[in-house]
Amino acid sequence: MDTPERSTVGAAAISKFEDSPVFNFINSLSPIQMVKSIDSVQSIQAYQSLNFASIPSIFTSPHANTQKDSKLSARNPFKELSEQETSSVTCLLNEALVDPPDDSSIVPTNLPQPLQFDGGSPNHSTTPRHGAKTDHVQSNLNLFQSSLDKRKSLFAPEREIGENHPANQENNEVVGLDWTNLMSDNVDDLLIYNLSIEVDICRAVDGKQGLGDVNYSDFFSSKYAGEINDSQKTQPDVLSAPCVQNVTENPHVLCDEMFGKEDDMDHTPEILSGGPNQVVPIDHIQENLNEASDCIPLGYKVDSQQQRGMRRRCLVFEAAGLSKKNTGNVKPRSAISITSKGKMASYDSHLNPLKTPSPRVLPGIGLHLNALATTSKDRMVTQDTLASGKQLISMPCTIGSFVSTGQKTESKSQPVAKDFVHTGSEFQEPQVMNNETSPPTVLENAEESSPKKKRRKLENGEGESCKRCSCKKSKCLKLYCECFAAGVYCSEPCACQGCFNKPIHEETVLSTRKQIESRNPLAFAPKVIRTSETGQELGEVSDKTPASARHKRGCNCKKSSCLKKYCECYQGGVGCSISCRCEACKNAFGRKDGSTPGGAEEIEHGEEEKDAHEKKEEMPDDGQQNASVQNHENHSSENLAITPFKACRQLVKLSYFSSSKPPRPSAPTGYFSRLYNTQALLKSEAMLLCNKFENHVNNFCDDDTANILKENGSPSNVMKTSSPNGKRISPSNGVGFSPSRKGGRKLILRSIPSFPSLSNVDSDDAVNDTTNSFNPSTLT
DNA sequence: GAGTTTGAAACT
DNA sequence: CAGTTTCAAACTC
Repeated sequence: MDTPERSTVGAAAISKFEDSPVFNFINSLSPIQMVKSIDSVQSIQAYQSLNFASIPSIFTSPHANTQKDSKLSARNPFKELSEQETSSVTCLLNEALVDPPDDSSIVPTNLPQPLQFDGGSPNHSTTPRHGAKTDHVQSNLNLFQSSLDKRKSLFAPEREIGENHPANQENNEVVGLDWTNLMSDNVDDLLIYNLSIEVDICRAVDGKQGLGDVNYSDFFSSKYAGEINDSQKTQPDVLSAPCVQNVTENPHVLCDEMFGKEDDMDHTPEILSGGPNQVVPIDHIQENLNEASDCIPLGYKVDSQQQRGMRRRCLVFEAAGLSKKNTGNVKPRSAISITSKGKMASYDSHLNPLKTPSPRVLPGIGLHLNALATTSKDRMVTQDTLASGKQLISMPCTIGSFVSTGQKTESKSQPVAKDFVHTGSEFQEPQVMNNETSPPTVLENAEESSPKKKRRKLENGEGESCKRCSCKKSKCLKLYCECFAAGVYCSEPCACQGCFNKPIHEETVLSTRKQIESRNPLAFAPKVIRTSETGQELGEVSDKTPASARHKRGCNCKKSSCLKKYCECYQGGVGCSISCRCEACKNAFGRKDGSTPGGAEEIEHGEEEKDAHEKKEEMPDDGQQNASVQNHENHSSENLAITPFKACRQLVKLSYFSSSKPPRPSAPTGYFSRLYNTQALLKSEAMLLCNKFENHVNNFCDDDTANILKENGSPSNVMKTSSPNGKRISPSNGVGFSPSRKGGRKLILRSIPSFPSLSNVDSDDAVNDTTNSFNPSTLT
């Protein structure tokens, strides 16, 4: 369509172009006569190409270009994209490029399209939701669609406005438009996934750290306005501005989607319409931001700006919020996260857990991830080798978490985000499931970073929760390192020295893992796997797997008599088996000679008796064994020989899982904890900035969460797992699934393809998915 | 908290 | 595969 606008836009470019010798040359070569009124598209592209090197990526989708026209004006005032900015955005752009619809028509068609995307790319947003399978999600989708329709109608005029001022578009602006368009689309996706959130967070964090221009202000709407103003003045902040816009817009969209509000329509269009005139933008933006608050559904009273920040933050903090679990504050956050994300059905699920009266309620996105990660190396390896979406997800998640924690490179985050996007809803659900299950540990972990959280942990007696490594010579690149063995990056809590198990050294870590794996395919596999069948686990299944059966390789204890943690079998809550080369085996869970009770139950009883009479060490076992007696365990936490991670154990116990404390490498716990820790770190920082908003958020979140939870149904919907605790499903391997302690600690060697059994029920779906995906790698 | 013990992991 | 060394967790004091 040749619109006047385009003609104008193209006019400048064309004029330049025509004057250029190149044009003359081309013209001479081409049999086709050039028409001055080149299609807006072509002209624009040509113009951009001349001016901007970055354009190419932008142009990948015509769609982006069109958007530029409409949105340029709005963004121009804010910023000019610097290279850094661009780079930071890269991920989004990439995603956008990938996602963008195939709009061939540039101008007219494009305009509507962007709107659609803003609405939340149906592809991304919807899928996850479906994955969630919650009524809530469906309702949201409906609302979203309605909102989209409205938006479209609104946008049409705006577009026109933007078109009217095409000439004003500057190269940078153009880029910005692309950005926004892409971003908006991408943002939805990002919002959908936790990873995406993390990425954003990371950006913010990085900015804080001085790495980037991004300011936390992005996250915090309150500061946001001020920053925008500044940004106008100073370009350095430009990035923040764009990011903010993107964020804000997206949140809006998401909110709208979620709540079906129409308000965003107004603000969004405004932003887009921003028009060539730079003047409008700031005020409009602020207004828009304020309007964004409108996005908050349910009439929650939250400052629009704050809300925006909150939304973002919520995403970021979800883990933390979850970690807080019981604390009311947490819920709101989670809710926010949900609102911000159209796709974050998983979060909804998370919220559900929050609702759950169970103490653990904390949903942790991380759980799922953790679960995946738990298989650690397998996961790591699988990621590389396996293309299964789930696997990819797991990796991305881990990466993202790590990234967020630290230096993560954007590049990493990008791939991850993409992966997630691709994986779509499938993963989300699983994540949710996992989260629900694992929440407790996750929370603890997440909290670790923040003093508050620590306090809670301490209060809960979970302080120790997940341990960190303290490697000195291994560089955390050997199985000696629990973190590494668990497939988790080392984080602050770690006391390691010369650690290479960090996102920065991702390549090294991966390569090392591969090496180790090549040497021993099961090196990263859980040492002990519980018989799956989580639901049943409780006593029923116990009989199935003799205690001795589960240990992968068998211990080689000589002096510990398999009565101490030194013994992997004992630590894993599994009886020694024939494969064990232990001497004087006295494994309470089952002796090598089989003298001990084959059934876990028996073992438990026997252990209990022993415990009464025997060493402290055994005591812990008893505690573990007696699922019912959680308290006992807590008291005897010191004794807990099996799981290094008290918190994990507690959770497990609560959940049903028996003790099977994760073997040292217990990937699940460690992994989760770390993820959360990283998130927690981010959260903690953000928290400081965001405290003022918390109240608002809380209000909002509480209601939202409550509503959402109601809608979604109890966490059970997601987790289904009978256990309120939601067993953190451990990783794909199903290690985490261990049958409840009650069930006996049936532990299965990780090496064994336990997964099949995992078909646990409730959590099953999610879990199964994850497990299935991983199986190949892990089983190998 | 420092030192010892222990057994897995790594190495040869 | 076996033996030795290295390592970090577990444990003790």
